[in-house]
Amino acid sequence: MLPEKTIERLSLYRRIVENYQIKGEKSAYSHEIAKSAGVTSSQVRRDFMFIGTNGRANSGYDLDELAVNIEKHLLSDTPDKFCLVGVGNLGTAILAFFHGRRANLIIKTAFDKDPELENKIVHGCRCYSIDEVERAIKEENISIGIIAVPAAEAQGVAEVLVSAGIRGIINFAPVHLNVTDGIFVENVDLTMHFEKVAHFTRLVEK
Amino acid sequence: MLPEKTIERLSLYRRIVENYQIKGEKSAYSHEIAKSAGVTSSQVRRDFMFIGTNGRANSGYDLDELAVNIEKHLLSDTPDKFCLVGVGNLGTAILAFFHGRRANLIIKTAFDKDPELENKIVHGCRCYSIDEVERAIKEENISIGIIAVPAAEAQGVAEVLVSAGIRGIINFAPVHLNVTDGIFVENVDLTMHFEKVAHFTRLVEK
DNA sequence: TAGATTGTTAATCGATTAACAATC
DNA sequence: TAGATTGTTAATCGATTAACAATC
Repeated sequence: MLPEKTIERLSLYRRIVENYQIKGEKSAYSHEIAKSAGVTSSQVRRDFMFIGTNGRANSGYDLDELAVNIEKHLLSDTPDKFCLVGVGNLGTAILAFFHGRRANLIIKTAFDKDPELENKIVHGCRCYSIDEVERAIKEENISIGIIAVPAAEAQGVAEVLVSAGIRGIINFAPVHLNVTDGIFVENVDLTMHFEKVAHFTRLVEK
Repeated sequence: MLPEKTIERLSLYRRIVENYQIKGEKSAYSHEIAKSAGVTSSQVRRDFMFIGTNGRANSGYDLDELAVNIEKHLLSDTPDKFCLVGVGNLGTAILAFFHGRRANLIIKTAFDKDPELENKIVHGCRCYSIDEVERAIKEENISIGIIAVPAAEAQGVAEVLVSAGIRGIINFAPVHLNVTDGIFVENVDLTMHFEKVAHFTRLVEK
């Protein structure tokens, strides 16, 4: 099992490799990729060692081989199915952002408590009542839930998702979720990021 | 200067403290806060030590004092001014998310290359042509830029912002930005988060 | 007092980087 | 060959946690 940080970098390397390929390049040196990724070349070489890609001294790493190995470690052969809970401003933006963007990253089902939205299709995604979570997740074999509801409702939504059989959660609500072991939770706390950048920008200015 | 991780936790503690206060509590133990934050109580005590808040054995930490000290270390007295570049789906959602949410987190100015948007007000934020970045940033004393443009344009936008005098950047484009030292860059890579949760959810399922 | 919690240090843990022989 | 890059280990660095005397 690769460390979380390595997986995060693989996601970045993958896009860097794609860009080199688009430019028609066949290979790249660790220090070139390192500069694009904002990490050290030692880091890049170590990461590539982990995923089993060998370079050659003075020739660098074969981009096709890199692309294949990164995909193998990062992504699944079969698409990952996501559902979204909370079709507000943020939820809608998430749907728009991912609609058609990645073949193996599909958000096909959304839930909201607003009855107006029921059966509407938002950016390619059909909306259901929150009461249908259990049925839809089982029927459509969804493994990951996206939580984009207000903070106060997030824990309740997480519990509903988990009891419906979800195994992974992306939580956009600015609260820590208490879920049972074995559920992977990834937090994306926008307010925190904004406060963090505000804080460090002020320090830099001094 | 507090470490980045500590600042991230302060943002979370702050909301936890607010919730306790809303419930009418006057004090809280480190292990209670730790549970809400998803960290250890050692961590909480150490963080509180850093910000200079002392608790009392068997009484815990005074919430009012905590709130004051967290604010003091995390936030500024004067509001931080942000501008947004890229008023697409994601940019619009960011505006909606922060509109009126936090007193010292203000996005008042946005830029887009679409002339249709010029002078329109989106969620309380006025849109300008991208050519006006320099003028607006200096005139309105904006210190932080939010980049919500496609990956291919992000580096160029970053350079324009930096030369206009910005000191901090939140980058939503899935690329590493090369900027001069002294500019704080916070990356929020949604695709990476989605790939990461997909990856680890599959591992958990095995 | 007895029991629980705090403040703080030292130990642990894990991730990153420096270094260099091997290789091209 | 000379010079540059890779593969990999050991050293470094930094953050987290365990531990426990002091305190309430």
